[in-house]
Amino acid sequence: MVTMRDVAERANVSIATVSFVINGSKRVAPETRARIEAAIQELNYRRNVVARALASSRTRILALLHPDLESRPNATVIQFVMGAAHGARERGYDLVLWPVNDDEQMSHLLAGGLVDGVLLMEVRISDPRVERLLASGVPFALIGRTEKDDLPYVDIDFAATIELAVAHLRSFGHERIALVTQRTKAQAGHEPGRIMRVESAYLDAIAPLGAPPAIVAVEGTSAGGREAASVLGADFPGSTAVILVNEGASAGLVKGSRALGRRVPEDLSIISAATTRELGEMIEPALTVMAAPAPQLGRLAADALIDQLEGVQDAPPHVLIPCALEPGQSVGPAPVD
Amino acid sequence: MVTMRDVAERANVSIATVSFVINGSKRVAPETRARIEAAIQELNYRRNVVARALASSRTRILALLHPDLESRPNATVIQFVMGAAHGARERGYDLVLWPVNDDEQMSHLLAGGLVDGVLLMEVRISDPRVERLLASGVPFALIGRTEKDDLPYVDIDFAATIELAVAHLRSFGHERIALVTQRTKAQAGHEPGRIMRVESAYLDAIAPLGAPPAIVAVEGTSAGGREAASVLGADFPGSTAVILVNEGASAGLVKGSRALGRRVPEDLSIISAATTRELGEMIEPALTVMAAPAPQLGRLAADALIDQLEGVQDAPPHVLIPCALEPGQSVGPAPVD
DNA sequence: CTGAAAGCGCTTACAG
DNA sequence: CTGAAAGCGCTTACAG
Repeated sequence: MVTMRDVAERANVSIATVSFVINGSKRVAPETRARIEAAIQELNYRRNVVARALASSRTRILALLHPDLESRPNATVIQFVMGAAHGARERGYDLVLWPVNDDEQMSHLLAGGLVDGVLLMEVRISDPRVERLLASGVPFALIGRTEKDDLPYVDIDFAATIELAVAHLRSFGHERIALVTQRTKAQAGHEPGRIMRVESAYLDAIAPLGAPPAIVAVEGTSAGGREAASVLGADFPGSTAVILVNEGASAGLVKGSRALGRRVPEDLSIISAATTRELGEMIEPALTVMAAPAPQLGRLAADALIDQLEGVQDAPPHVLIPCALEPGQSVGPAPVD
Repeated sequence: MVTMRDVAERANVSIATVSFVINGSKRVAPETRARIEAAIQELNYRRNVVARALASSRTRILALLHPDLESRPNATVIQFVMGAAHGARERGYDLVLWPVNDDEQMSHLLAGGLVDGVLLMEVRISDPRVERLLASGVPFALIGRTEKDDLPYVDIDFAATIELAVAHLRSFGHERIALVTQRTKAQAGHEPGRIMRVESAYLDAIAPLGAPPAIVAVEGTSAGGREAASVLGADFPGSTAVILVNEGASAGLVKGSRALGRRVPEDLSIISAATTRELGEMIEPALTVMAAPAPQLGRLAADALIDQLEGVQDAPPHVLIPCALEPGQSVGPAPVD
């Protein structure tokens, strides 16, 4: 292994000077710099990042903290993760994956000094992991939001997304629009913030329509989707359109509706929000989706965290991006009865 | 920050002794050990992993090297990744994501000393990254295989998987079975090994049937799937069943077939291999799939690499697991004409 | 069984 | 503009 000492000897300088040119941290005479750069080239030297981390007490490693994602068929998740990994890489950081659930394990990890900062996914309205993070002093950024708005976050702009979805459906004449979200096993107050935000955005957006709200929460699976279809048929038969914010249930909702004799989109229009175009295309008929800006959000989350680490920014960054409408074949004119 | 020195002082021992009890690396008198453990508790001490890494020249970080996965709607990929992250975590290692394409960047990373070992995804038959890895001396394991069989790898057992698929279709009376794989932009000899292995397994498995082979390669998208449907109809109209090893094309193949008037499964049976049950269920009719053992393979890849790092194993581990058949509604009796 | 000390490969005040 | 030296927080022969 070639070290900084080897480079220094070959260039006839001290290791301090080598460090200065590598980091650009101090002015160095042009000839000296040239000698050092030549030596680095010739020896094919790379600085040891572990030693650098110990000496500078900065590891340039970011952790992505997430619950168990192993079993979930969630197309947007990998886009998030990869977006964050790319964003980090481009700024000279590495991203490590931390599949962590209990917070005992979490405090272990945080105190180890491995990471400079943390990205937190699947944030709950009230999230104990945020408290842990705050207590640990390790900088972090959220993908999603808690109830308090003073922490740095990036998130889907659900209000704008739902508003857009409702506007799109209204332009097709729909007035009775239902919402299908995701049921969670979390206790009250600890649900993903997403669900609460979606519901209140929905209530706001349909208020002008005068029709009563119709909200159904089911599991994020095909079975959940079928359940949603039958609950809609039984409890809200007047609804002519559905906004779905439950990626995993999308196929089941279409299949279930059809099984109950409701054609899509002739009898029931569907918009699937916060998902991917590719997933929508798999379904028959191809769903009109609102594509989650997952790759961008992942990147921006990494950026926000790194800005914070490097003291670039002043206020905690708050980034909101709405989903983009991608018309498919699942939205049609409201049926006249 | 509380250091080992703090613990040593409080327990009235040297830091060496503290190190011994933390690592279990040397026998320590019971009373001394108790004092040290108490001090650790009281101070809530956690060993600094960076310092440990520098001193021991082992970082306990593994890297997952993969091409750009950002855009791909591949349900099995995240299962792989998370499986590997879990496997690593359980053995006290961290997994970092390295989105790397050019190998200039790669040698930079390898020489930095950040990682103890590398997991390589999307392995090509002839893969320059493998040469780089070999040259760098950093231990690694493959997810997939190159042409040479002497490197440690875990992979789907495509031979067994295809054999199983053919047997399943034969039990329904099918004798003319086509194969749909994935087209790649890679130059000859640098394709993913998977494709070559699948094709030769297919040729072996259908040989006893006497029918001529029918192989179609398309892109892993809905459009690709539709293209496969029309090529099959035009070039291989006699085929009554398809084995699909192209997750992204599955929905398109079904839709395209139906659009051409071939019902699934009445006119055409389909098995989708190396995918997930959840993805199969999204499609109408629900596909009969052969589920990729992605979570296990991810875990086993991490295990194989760690075994290697810790000198546990002797021969390079070679792990092959076939996909498991999960019957859906897309396979039926061969039509009689 | 325990400790003093060297060393891992860097960074960073501090002098000059 | 450059260097000598301390220090980051551990591990690990080596003595005793």
